[in-house]
Amino acid sequence: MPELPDVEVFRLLVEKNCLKRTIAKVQLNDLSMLKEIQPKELDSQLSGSSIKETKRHGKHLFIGLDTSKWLELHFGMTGFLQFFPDSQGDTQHDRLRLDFKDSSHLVYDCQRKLGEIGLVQDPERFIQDRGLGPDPYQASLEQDRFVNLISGRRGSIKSALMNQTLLSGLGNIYTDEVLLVAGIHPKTKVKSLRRQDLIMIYKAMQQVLVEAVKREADPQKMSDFLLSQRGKGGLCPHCRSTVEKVTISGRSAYFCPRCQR
DNA sequence: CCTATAGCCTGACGGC
DNA sequence: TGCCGTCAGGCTATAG
Repeated sequence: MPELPDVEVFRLLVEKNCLKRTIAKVQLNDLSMLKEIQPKELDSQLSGSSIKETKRHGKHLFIGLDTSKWLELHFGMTGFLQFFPDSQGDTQHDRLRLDFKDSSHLVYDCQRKLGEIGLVQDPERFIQDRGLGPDPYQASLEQDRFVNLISGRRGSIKSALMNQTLLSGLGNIYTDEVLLVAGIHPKTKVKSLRRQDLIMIYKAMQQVLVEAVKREADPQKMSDFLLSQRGKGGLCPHCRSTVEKVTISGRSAYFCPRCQR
């Protein structure tokens, strides 16, 4: 689930339900997901503080506390957040649970444990240290900068778009989505693309990301997206051709052989 | 410099 | 029914 649109939806969930709530209890159920912090310290930093604001960069979510520290969450392949309005409610692989004073609670679930839980002083600094590229959501990344970042790469357009140090937030699903809208085959070498093509991709990316967030990144509301057609003889949402699959840098790329050359 | 690959972790699914 | 291989919307370290 967790690419840029999904994480943006998680951010909005926290924004809507958790602001000004005070954390009464911290329950950490899996130590292996902690990044550069000890369980005890996470507990002491979170307990008693309240949630003040949120930020997101690419696939990373930052939850700001009134102590000026930030809880940093990454979701790996299987992570998600869920909010429960009272003390009832659980998920199957809850790795972190924050109980608020009024006994509502927020659960971070991550089946495969490929995500991470951290605590950071400053999100901007974190982004720099990790070498993350700019976040492409809405107008936060200009067209020219995008073209400059991508052009000159030796590999395929799909791997360039998925490279988090170039661009932060697109993953396997949404690169496929963007390339379908742009009408570009995922294996196309970046070198063979003209400036016009990159601009097409840029525009497709803007459109896809905004639309996906609008639909809350909910597959049920995205029947006209390629993501609902992955696997077993799916059909292109645009022309109804049978979707095909290729492997690119170890990941499955789905595309429409008719719409994408 | 850059790209492509195996490995991390767990669970669901299909074939035998 | 049970076992086994494969695959899954991420990222890192390592080999080429």
